[in-house]
Amino acid sequence: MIIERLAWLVDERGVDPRHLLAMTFTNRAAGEMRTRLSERLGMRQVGAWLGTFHSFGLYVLRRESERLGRSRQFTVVDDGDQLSLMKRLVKDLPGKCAPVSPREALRWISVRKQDLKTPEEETAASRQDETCRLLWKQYHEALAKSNGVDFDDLLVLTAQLFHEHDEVRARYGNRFGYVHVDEYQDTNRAQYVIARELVRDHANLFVVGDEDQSIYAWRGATIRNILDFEADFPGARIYRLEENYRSTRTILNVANAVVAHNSQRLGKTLRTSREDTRPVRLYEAEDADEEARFVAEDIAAGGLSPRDTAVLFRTHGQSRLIEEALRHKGLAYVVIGGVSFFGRKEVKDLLAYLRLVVNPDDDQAVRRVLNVPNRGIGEHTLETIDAYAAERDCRLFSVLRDIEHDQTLPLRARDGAGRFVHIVDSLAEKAKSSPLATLVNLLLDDIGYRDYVKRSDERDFRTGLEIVEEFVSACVRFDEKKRGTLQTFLEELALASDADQLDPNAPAVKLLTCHSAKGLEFDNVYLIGLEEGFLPHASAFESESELEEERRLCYVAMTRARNRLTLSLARSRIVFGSRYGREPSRFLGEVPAALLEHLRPAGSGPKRGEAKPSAAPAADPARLTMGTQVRHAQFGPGVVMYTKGTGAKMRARIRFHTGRTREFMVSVAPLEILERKKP
DNA sequence: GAGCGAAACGAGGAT
DNA sequence: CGTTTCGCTC
Repeated sequence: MIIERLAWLVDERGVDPRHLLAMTFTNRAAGEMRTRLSERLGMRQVGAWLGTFHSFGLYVLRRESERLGRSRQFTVVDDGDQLSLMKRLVKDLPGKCAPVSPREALRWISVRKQDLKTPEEETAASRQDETCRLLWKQYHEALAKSNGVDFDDLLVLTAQLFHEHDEVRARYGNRFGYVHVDEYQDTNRAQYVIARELVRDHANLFVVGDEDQSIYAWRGATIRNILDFEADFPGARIYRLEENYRSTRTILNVANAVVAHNSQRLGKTLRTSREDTRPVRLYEAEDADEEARFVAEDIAAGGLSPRDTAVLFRTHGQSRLIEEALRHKGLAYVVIGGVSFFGRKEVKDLLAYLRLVVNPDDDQAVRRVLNVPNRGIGEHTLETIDAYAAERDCRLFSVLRDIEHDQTLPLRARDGAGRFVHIVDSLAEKAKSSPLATLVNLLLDDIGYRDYVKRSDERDFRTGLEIVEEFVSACVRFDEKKRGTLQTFLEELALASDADQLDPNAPAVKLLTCHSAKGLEFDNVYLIGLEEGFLPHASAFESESELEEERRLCYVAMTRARNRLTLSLARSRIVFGSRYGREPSRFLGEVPAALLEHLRPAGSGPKRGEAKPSAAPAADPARLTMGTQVRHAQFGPGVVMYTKGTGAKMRARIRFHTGRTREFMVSVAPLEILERKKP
């Protein structure tokens, strides 16, 4: 839709493409937009600014960095560094503070930042909130000192900049006379403010969104932006698009039936002219292995092209069994997201070195690789260095620089620090003239990283080495294609999203979460794990609004299918090492039975009677208390150490006679209460 | 300070 | 079940 509008503006209205701005959710979507626009306009599209909100923020912040009191060399911290920074802050918290987990604190802060709150104005409702508020200030301070920004800052600082410097806002507003936003239902307040400030002088704002596809409220997105659009921008014209060109009628009917159960919606019913009499299929598997086997066999037997097939799931963990089953069938597949390349230690280490080259103030990077590979600088020495830095109010790297003559430190630590500083310095010197790949190879040799990887992971060092080599080839590709700077390279990686990796034409089955499937479409879609606990996810059970978001997620997943949609669920699966029974998703009950074709496991009849652990009756939670003797179908006899929670959600930790302990969900675990002591 | 094995703890989604 | 942290020994 935005493409049509952009092309129309250039073609019919003669607008200079340099005045066009379109902000998308992922780089992949922006890239697709670029391709389609050049199909329409050829070279005339050059100059239009197409990208994500985050990359737009970065673009503005780089150009205006002096106004932010940050040097141009600031780096975007990754979530791992964010977490380790927060861990340190939590550990150093004064004793009187209420305990919070680093993850909780980061999330608490992120939600508020995206809402453009500040720690000063935040009113603390509880002692935990008070702690989080303190952590927020400290976190903010630490980031500023190490010349770093986090993801949220890319939006928040941009919004603040526009808000506080009217001439800056006017300059960008003037440059971009036509502003477009895709996936408007998933924008947060910071993104809303950026768009609003940009169009304040000309009101040329064009947004596309679907309230039923709002699936990122948990990340700070607010549906308010779409519901209040007319009030926010008086005189706005609304175009309702209820014709769907993607999915067949049966698929739409099923998806519509589910989302119609939401109360918080304006309501619409999608129409299509794509008739198809084939119903949506539902496969009810005995267990998760069988579900995976069904998917793989169905893909193999169905004659459906793997390249047009996607398997969607609620959580990354569900992909493993599917991968196994596909491999077993000899089917090619690609997994989008999950524990990816960038999550690997090797990649993080190398990136930390490269970030230091750009920004030596990056303390998180120093902490990560100062002793990688081992240089004799352990915890104790690091603490000393840390103390120096705090005392002189400077960064770790500058302490390392003049630590050589400090007699209070062990010789090997001084020596190691000296080598570390030298490596980074000489890399920085080389970075001025050498291509990225040369630089990285130099780094690998300087620190003996390949040997280090071999040593630290002897069992299958090849995987670690493979990651290193893959990283090097990524650098070579970057050199060949972009010829950009090291800083550009780091930025691209920082802003890359899982969905960007997807090559829709790869001759392989695509495995991805419902969330990362947003904005994509496939001929054949398998939506697996339609069970209570997955879809809706267990963490949404308590909240009506979260349940509705789960329902929208289900709707999004189903409507990714063009021609064929297959649903599946498992009646039991292994979680945390023990087998649990599973219930079909409540969303399935919301679909009229006539729309679904039930598939039964082939030859499941006789096997049904087979005893399986999940068939054991669950123990009555009320009778389980501390000291109760129980028997677990898998682990044998044991005694209840303690219980927590009540009713269906009660959990009990049990110490088995082997001495091991383990926690179970009482309502589903195959536990038997031993009334009498055994003779 | 490093290296090893044992225990503890933890999985929701992601730009 | 898989990964991180702990705690002990050298």
